[in-house]
Amino acid sequence: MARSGRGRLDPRRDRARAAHAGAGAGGRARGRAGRLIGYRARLYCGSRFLSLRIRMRTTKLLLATVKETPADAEVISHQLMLRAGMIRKLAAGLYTWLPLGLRVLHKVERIVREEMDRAGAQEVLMPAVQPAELWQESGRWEQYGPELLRLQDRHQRDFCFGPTHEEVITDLVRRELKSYRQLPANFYQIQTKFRDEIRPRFGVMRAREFLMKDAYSFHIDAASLKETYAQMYDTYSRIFTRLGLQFRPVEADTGAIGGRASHEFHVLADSGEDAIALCDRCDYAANVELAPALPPLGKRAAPGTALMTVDTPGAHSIEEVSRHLKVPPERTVKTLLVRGTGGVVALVLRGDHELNPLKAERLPAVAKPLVFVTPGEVEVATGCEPGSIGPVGLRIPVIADESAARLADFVCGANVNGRHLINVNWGRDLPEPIVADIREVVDGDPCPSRSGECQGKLRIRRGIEVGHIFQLEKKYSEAMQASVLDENGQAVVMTMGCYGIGVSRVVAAAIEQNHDANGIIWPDAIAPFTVALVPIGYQKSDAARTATDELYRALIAAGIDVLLDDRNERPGVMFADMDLIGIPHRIVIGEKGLAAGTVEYKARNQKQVESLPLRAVGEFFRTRSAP
RNA sequence: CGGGGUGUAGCUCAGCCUGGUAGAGCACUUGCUUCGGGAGCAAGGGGCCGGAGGUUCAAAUCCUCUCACCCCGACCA
Repeated sequence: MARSGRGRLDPRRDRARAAHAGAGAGGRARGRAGRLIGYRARLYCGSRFLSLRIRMRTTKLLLATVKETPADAEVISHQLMLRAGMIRKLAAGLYTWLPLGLRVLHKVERIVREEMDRAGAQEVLMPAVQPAELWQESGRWEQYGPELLRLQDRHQRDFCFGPTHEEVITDLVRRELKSYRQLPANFYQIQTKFRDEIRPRFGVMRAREFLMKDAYSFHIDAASLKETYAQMYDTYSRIFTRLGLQFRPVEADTGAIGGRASHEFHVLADSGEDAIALCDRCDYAANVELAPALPPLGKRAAPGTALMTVDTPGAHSIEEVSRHLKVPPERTVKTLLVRGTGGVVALVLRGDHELNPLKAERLPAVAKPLVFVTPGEVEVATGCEPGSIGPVGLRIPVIADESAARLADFVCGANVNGRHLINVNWGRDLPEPIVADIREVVDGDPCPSRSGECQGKLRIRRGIEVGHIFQLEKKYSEAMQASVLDENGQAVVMTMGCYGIGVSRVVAAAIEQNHDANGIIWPDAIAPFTVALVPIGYQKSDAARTATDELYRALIAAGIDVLLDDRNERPGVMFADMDLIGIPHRIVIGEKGLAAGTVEYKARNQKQVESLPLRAVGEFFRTRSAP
């Protein structure tokens, strides 16, 4: 659950309002259908189910389901999107959205639009192809690297296919906005982006072409930016709550986009590509890239036995050395050599810890970006090969992580091939190192919020990044000279924020979080259809067909997105398909039940089946609380 | 970019090692039976074996080149 107050996010408030506003919505559906489902059903305009007024018969729909799992799909969402007939691959990282998938995409878009509009943002649509000049102006033409798809037109002029739109919006705004009175302003678009990923994978989760909502806000000062940033934080929480996803906002690095404060919104899923650190007691949450590791408590133990050199033939990795010497990894130390601002630098970590490259890059002595030195350079700096390096006797700067600096009587490489040192002690056998936090936090580390006052422990979980908000400040507006006049008639460079949501990725993330052995289980809000009508013997039984058709019309009139399976298929086939494509509510109409005036209801996320009087179906959907 | 792998029917794959003119299951078409959880039987349609070149009497199969796709790799120290 998001940090924001639950009351304001409660979708039921909207529902009540919509019910009032929707009077007369189903006016045309009077008569038999109206009677069948009850007149009051017309008042229900489907806000809870977010109707796009979709109705469909399976015989008219490209229901491209397949039984076998495609060979090259690794993650479950990719497999199910292919099997359910939502997408098809055209080329690496490029996908066609089939009718069923597109409906889901549109429902996500609609929720995003509603919430962005509600927050006062204005929708625009910028070109996907952008001139190189703008990117040269911001300096990103050189910085961006091969992820930027560059093109030339017939006049050999340079363009790129936009991976993001800071330059274009900043250019627009500097031309159109003249006065502080026009600020703050927030513009967004929902548009196709292209990033030439090294390795596209996981279907639309990490595709090259993808659909993104991106928004850019402009301000007269930092205080105004903070206000809009906080508003976007709440808006994103509302959006992901309405989408029916389990998510967490986490503190994040700003990466290539630049700027200062930043939060990512992660959908929690084991298949997520990012590791996030969550406190088990307070609301602290951060990308592990960013989470600080607190220094260990207590003081370093006094040195024990004297330093000794031991043979460790063939033992290179921490695991091998630890097994060979029968010393736990947390009593060993690993030494990593990286490029520094003035020659090679040694980074020392406890054997059981991993380097956090972002933290290392932030040290003044370390070159940015972080680069590991070649084996040849290792030889020059230490006289040995990788696998036997240690901090003792090095004539280069030694930077130790807080935990490594706290060790006494530890094990490290001897800078001689096939040998390690035991009982090593800082200050006795080698100088005290420069100490810094350069490691990745691990499960069980103390929570760093308010310097550990909360006494909680960090848990490492996987997440799928579906949203990211940044306070860009003046990175682009300064480079591109986007300014307005303030109240004194002075030109002031605008302060900016930017806010992204991976719309197509949200679809995949929702499946990662909501599926079972039979297929997808859509949250109501983004299901391609809300209700599946499955008649038994639609082609043969007049009674079944008549009742089904009436119910179909009645549900449509009530504003519910309904899919009627009118295929001449065996029931098992229809059940399997409706389960696979994840329709959240299923009504089966059969002669047996009809004789008693009932139909059968099953929720996709429940096991049990219930019998409903045919006449009560409308009432049922109106009053049932969302699963 | 480096390493590995795979391209044969719409899909999943066998055949390739050991050359002799292409197969299975699913899907599709037709008929009969079946009909509440991916039916059975029967009869059919569909592939110039990713592309180009070579070896050979003969190439899906052997050789060379090429294209596409997939997996692993930028944290051994």
